[in-house]
Amino acid sequence: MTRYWLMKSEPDECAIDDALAAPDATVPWTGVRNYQARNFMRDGMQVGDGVLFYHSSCPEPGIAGIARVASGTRPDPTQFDPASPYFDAASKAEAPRWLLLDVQALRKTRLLGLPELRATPALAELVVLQRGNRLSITPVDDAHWRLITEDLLA
DNA sequence: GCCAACGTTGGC
DNA sequence: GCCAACGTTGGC
Repeated sequence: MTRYWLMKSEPDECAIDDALAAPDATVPWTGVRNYQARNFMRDGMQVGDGVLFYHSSCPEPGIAGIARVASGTRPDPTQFDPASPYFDAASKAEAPRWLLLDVQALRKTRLLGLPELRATPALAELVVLQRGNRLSITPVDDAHWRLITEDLLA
């Protein structure tokens, strides 16, 4: 079972600073609308798993902090809210299509930017660096986690 | 704003 | 079940 993950967040919506400022530094990970990412949350992620908090769709994409999975999954309420950008009219309350889980930010780190990630040969297999990758949640190998966190926490 | 890559939808 | 059209992601 994978124990480490990389989760993308748009800093406009929820940056590492926003997560750290939340009660218990914990935020519900709303808005996942991709089945593969949902299935990682539902079938793979467990409380305590390590999370690389990644800023995407922003001027400086990259890893911005360290977090942990803080809950199991539950239905994402935004799928039922017509006012939400994540509203899904096809999802019914009795059979919710989309799930979320809580993520607890542990600390902000220096920004380990995408160019630096790409320039590190030992990280070449990191899923988020693969061509065409768009998944907002991806598993991270033990070795990759160790390399990245030893750098960021040094 | 562009565009490559990929997921989803829907007609057949 | 195929596959073209369309929508979305996300770096640049």
